[in-house]
Amino acid sequence: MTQDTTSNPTDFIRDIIDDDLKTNKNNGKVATRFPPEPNGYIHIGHAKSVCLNFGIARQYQGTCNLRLDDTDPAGESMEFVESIIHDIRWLGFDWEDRLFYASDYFEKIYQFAIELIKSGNAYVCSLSPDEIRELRGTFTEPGKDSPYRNRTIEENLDLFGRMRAGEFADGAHVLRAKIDMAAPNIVMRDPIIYRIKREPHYRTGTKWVIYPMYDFAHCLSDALEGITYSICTLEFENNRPLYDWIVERLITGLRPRQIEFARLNLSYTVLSKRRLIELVQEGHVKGWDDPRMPTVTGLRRRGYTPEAIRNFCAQIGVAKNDNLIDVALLEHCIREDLNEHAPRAMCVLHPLRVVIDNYPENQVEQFECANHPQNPEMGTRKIPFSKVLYIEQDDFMENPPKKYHRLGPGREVRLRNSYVIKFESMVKDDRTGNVLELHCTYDPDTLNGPPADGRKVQGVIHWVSAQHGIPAEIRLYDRLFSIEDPGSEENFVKYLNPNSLEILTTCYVEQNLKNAEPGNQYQFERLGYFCVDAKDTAAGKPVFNRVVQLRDSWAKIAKN
RNA sequence: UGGGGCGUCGUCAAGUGGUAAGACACAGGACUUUGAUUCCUGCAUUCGGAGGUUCGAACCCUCCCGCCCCAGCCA
Repeated sequence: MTQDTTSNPTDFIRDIIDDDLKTNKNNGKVATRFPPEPNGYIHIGHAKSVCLNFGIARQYQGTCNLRLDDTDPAGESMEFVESIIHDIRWLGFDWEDRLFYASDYFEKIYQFAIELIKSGNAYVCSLSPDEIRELRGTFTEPGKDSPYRNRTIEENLDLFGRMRAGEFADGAHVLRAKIDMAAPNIVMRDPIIYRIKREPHYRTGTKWVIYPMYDFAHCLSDALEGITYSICTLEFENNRPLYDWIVERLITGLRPRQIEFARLNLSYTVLSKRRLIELVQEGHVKGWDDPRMPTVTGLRRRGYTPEAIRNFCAQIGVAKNDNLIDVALLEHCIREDLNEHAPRAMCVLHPLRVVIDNYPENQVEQFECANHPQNPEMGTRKIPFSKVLYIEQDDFMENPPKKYHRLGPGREVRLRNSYVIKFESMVKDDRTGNVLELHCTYDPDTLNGPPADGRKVQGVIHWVSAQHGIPAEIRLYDRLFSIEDPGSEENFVKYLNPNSLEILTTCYVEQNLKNAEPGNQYQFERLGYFCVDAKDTAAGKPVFNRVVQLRDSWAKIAKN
């Protein structure tokens, strides 16, 4: 169904905001942020969060900042920052001048740490990583205090300053919040808030050798930016008490509130950064923008539109239930968009030569065809017809089953936008028995209507004039995995769909598509939606990616 | 089982004490020069289970069951 764009979505987060607005909690202010770490490309799960955060800002006339959460230099890079910026813009969102980096707050965050030490709420711990883990306890046993827990403020200040100055080796000391080693929530057992890490940062270079941990940096970054709603995914629910603990101690006035929602899971693909990286690095796909990837860049290259992705995000809703969204919904959303906007064209994937015996040898007719069957405003184009054509191999059967409406011995069929033709004979390969060529005759009176004698012609098939068609490479994509929830399998690579990509090199598209614009989508009638590949298309030599197939009720009938 | 969270149609998801929205999927049918689109129709006497409160419960209470998250100097 088409979304009513005048009505805003509703969900538990918006309910909270509505309540806050009623009580004027933040003086009517609504400020969100989207905080990706620049260590990978964003995917459709991020898109859900982008739509949520930017969508809320738009709906309530508030703001949404883009903040790169770059507190761990390992793996972070400008390449990822740029891709993230590009992808979010492409999705249709704007942060104006509010592009921020957690790394820009390093000095301020450091000062906050000093403040925490001074108030007796943090200490430098000199245990080894193993020892810290040891003393942390388990789910059922409380932890034990670090022997360094009661260092004096002066000593802590001195040590922390020297940590920053680079006097110690990586891992020699950490700064910890002094909370409660017996807390039932493990997050609260004196969490580490600063570590020494001699790793050059893509933005701050070697200026810092200590970096704040997520729990410390994130809430303070939110506060620094005046965020009112810090929306994140469910796995951070355990961290919320720490978020509040820090903010309560260091921030006066407006304090941001963390709200968690369930992250997106999509069937037949994986959405965790770790797994996506593995797919790329181990060469299971051809890169982050492989059209089979659920990344925004992959979806874009596949031919998905921002509208379809936004609509998908609106349809799935926002809640706290773990979910596994049927990829059929995503496919529905792109079909819905492309059905309305993509111009139609004809293309033969698996060509079968057809000679129209009663058509003059050198004649060529140009048929004026609608670019869209329901929308005349999309105009028309000319398609050449001649004696020799290509049709789809599937559209001819020597021994057709019942209900098959296409071509076969003794049968007639309508050529889309053209004449009705009748089967006359076929030429077979002597050795293999394969049908090499069909001979048909056409009925010249059927161009603009059904046969005058009332004959019923049920089938309509697509075609391309052999001498006019443009050879094209067409890539047929299918789901990347063969099981619904590969993300739940430890050895998920085992379930890759071996047929997720089929490359066809003997296809013919109508000549109008010879110089089709990279990135543009078309509906190849009766086949599906296709997108001109933006990377591998060369002048006059188009490469198409299949976005999604058309719904195919024949396929269902044929199965039975 | 120490803490946190979640259980409403195959998949999502509304519903917040007044008698189960919607979407996708699926199944029929109409129309059709795309077996597409569009259009009709059907699709939870029941809300994880069992008790209880109430005139009335998916919504309140009790107990039970199941699933997810947390023991990175990742985010």
